[in-house]
Amino acid sequence: MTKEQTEGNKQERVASEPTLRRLPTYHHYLKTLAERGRDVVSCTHIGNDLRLDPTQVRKDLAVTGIRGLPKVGYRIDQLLTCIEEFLGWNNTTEAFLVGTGHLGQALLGYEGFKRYGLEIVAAFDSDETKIGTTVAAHKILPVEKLANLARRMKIRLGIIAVPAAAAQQVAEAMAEGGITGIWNFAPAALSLPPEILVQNENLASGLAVLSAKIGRLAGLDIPRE
Amino acid sequence: MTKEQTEGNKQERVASEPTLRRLPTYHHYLKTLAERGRDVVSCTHIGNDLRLDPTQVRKDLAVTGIRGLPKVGYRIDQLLTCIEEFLGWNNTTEAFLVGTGHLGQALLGYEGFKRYGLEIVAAFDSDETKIGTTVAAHKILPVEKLANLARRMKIRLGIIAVPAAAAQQVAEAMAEGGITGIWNFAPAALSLPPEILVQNENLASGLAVLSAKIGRLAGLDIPRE
DNA sequence: TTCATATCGAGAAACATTTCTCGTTATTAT
DNA sequence: ATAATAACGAGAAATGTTTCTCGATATGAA
Repeated sequence: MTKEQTEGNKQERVASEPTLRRLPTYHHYLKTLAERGRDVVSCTHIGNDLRLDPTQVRKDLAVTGIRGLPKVGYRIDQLLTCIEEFLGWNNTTEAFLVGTGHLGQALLGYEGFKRYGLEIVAAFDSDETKIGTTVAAHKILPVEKLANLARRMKIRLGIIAVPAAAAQQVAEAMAEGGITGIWNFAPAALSLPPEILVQNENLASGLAVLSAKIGRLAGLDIPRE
Repeated sequence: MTKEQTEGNKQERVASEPTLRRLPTYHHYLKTLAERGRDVVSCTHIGNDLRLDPTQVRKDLAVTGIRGLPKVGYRIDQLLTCIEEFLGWNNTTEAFLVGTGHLGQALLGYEGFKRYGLEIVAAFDSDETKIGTTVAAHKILPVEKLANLARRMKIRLGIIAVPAAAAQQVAEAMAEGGITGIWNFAPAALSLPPEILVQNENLASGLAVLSAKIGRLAGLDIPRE
């Protein structure tokens, strides 16, 4: 349908992935500034606090369509709104979560998601002893019902928090249910039709970066020979 | 000497952050191949399964010092060892964890860390009702004891899994205890001396990337103001 | 043995991201 | 009112990452 749409004065640009990853950091930082009663902030200031280059901050924020004032900076409330709109946090996306182990429960219990426009509306598990119990006000349903329910409820987003071995099967059930985006916390490569978007969230990735940096910097305990 | 580097036969190169983030993915993938009895694998094959460019896979793996065989590929066991050595996963790093909420418990219960060379040796909390209780075989200690204990046990790595508001205070205690690397799961910008390495793990970052991609691709439910 | 081919390794080219530079503009002080 | 200045915006330059190209080499088939 119509893709090109002049949305008034707001220039919606495409953001690179590094920029997208930084936007939530700015958002949280700006929230704390707002709570302290601050009204405006400059890129220089943000850059100082977040240890980022001021120009980079400026370019990052520019993708949201915000306009700043020379010598002053940006209005914090405006900036927050722009980031939220740009990331789609102002309108809620409903999601299904599968896997109610430690991580799944942590995700279910994370109230913060609502502020990020994400609402987990149902939780699933394959463990019979868990089905029917309640975690963080969510009744656990059998994973067999996922595909059907997703279709009926027009759910677009699925969250996978099961062990790696079970991930592929769950992903396929999600695909069958018409889910178009998957947030995958299992350390497994999902093989799915290309039209389904997969965002892998691998704890080990962050750990690898940290290990390498520590190892390089401090000589952690690199074995000789 | 024409070259100033003579570090033995294994060429330890520097890896870019994107490469570092992909290495654990390769590692897990190779593990599953090994379990299925496979012996060798080529970059082309890996690239197909992981939806990555074969050349990129080759360059990524090259940083670990592995050498492949034309027409054959790499020996999987060798490759696994190289990745593990490169990331320092073959020797254990001891870490302290602070915050035993949902996320903290998920991290404490995650057995996989041991395979990644990470061992959480103590868990801390500020909640008096939690102190003294046991989570995943870890006795919860009062956070006041962290700095002292870290110094006595020569702990270098700290994991922060507390609410954003408490993160700065915890980070400072870690710095006081001589910890040199912090894995921060709180959505907060820590202000610390520059010699302390901080790896921020922000759930919202992954969500932001996913939201943007879904929004752009499928027109999730873009508001018309 | 010799040929065809899949794959590696390394350097070049293309592309993406970050950092720099400079002209413009709103505020504050004189 | 005017000058000095802090900060924005946009384009250029520098840097980093990915993709392409090509020569070399091990394996399997003729």
